[in-house]
Amino acid sequence: MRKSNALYKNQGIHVITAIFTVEQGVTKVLLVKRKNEPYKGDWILTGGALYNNEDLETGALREIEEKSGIKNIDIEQFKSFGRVDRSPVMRMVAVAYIGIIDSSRVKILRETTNTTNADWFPIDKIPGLGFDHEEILNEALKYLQSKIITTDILKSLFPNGFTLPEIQKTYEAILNKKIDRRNFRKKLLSLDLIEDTLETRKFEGKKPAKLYKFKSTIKNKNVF
Amino acid sequence: MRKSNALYKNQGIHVITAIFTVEQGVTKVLLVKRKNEPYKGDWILTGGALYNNEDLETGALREIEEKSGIKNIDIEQFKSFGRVDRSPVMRMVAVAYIGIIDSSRVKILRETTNTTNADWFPIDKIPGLGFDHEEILNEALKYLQSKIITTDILKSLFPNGFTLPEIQKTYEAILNKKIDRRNFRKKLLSLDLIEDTLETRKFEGKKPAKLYKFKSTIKNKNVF
DNA sequence: ACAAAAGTGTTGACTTTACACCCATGG
DNA sequence: CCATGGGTGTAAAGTCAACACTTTTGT
Repeated sequence: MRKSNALYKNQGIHVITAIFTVEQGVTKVLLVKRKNEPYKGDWILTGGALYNNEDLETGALREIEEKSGIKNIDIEQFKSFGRVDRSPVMRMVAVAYIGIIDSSRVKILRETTNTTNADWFPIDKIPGLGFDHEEILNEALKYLQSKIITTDILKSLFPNGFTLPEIQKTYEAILNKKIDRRNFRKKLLSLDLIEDTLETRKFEGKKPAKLYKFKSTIKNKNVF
Repeated sequence: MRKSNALYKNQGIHVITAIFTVEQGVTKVLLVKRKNEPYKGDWILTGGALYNNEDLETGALREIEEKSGIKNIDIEQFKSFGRVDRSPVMRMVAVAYIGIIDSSRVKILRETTNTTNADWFPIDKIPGLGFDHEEILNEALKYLQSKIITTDILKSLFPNGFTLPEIQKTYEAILNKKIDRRNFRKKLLSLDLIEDTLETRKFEGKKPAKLYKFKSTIKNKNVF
């Protein structure tokens, strides 16, 4: 039977999530510091080994909570990673997810059973990461950038709505480029993703800005 | 250690590929018939268990060759599947790929060590599939449709070039819709993906059509 | 009253869509 | 000579990119 075959023995699955946030126009990702070998003392993305009794997404969410205390976030699978030597301990394939949350609304656990620290790192100031997590993080960012234009993936960054200047700054942070204000507004409003609340909120100006929120329904597009 | 923990024991990785072709305007996928339990006698996509000494893509290619005889094709990872009960034998997570080839240029093995048959099935006439392969196939088709417009993913369908009427029929088969001939040509030519050879070839008409081929370089696009 | 950000419209360039006629070849 | 699919152009609508001035508020 299979278990006796060395070709298949001792395989496992990692579920890894790159959790992003944007603070004052700076895109950051949550990293945790490993307490144990391998890669003891290195920073890595939240994640760990999948249990037999849980689906992939369930496992990813459990790992996020175990390593950071963050519960119940929306995550989206984007790619799997399986280089033979990506883990030095045994053969592990990683199924990777991204999540995006408002960091000011969660309290992260600094220390847990398997980690000695946790923090938000600006994406242009990432330390060397354990395992293949630098590669995973790079792909995660690319995926995030490709999705923010036409989806409501930023929804959970703004649980209490957002003003247009505010969300534009977020777009600019994630895409790492400036966008014309008038064109940005026209585009975002035309996508049918967001709607006006009747409230206003102050952001950077003295004049209060209109408050918007993402609609509950999603819409996709085709080319032909 | 890990191996003694029932939460992690006996996990494995499937590498599964949905191989598509288009024959006379009909999109088809390669299925193989299982020789053994579980799902003995059921049709499934090509694939199987990943070895410890191979990367994901290598394993997917080996499985394709073992189950169909097809060698060295281009494949692209699109999603992973990990429902707890997706395999009745042990906990398996599937990393899924798509491939697309010209079926007339390969000879598929009907019977192998683990399969009793292999054949191309039109995508609207798929029998019930073993494991979660119906779900994987559905996602594979969606992925393929999302990619053909702006990439050269069809390249390997036309190793000897193609005429515009010919490739348009392929687009229509995969997207399952009619496209205006003049607009299709303008768009495809404008994408800078294909180039004129100086030859012609007959397709459906009596008048020979110009022969094109995909360029070797790829180009992608952004929104903002 | 002024500083600072919020809010708004128009024009030209480009892209997309819809649509009809001539061309080359085989029979 | 005619039937069949191959090949082409144009106009109208829509989208995208560039650009400057007015409004609201706090101080």
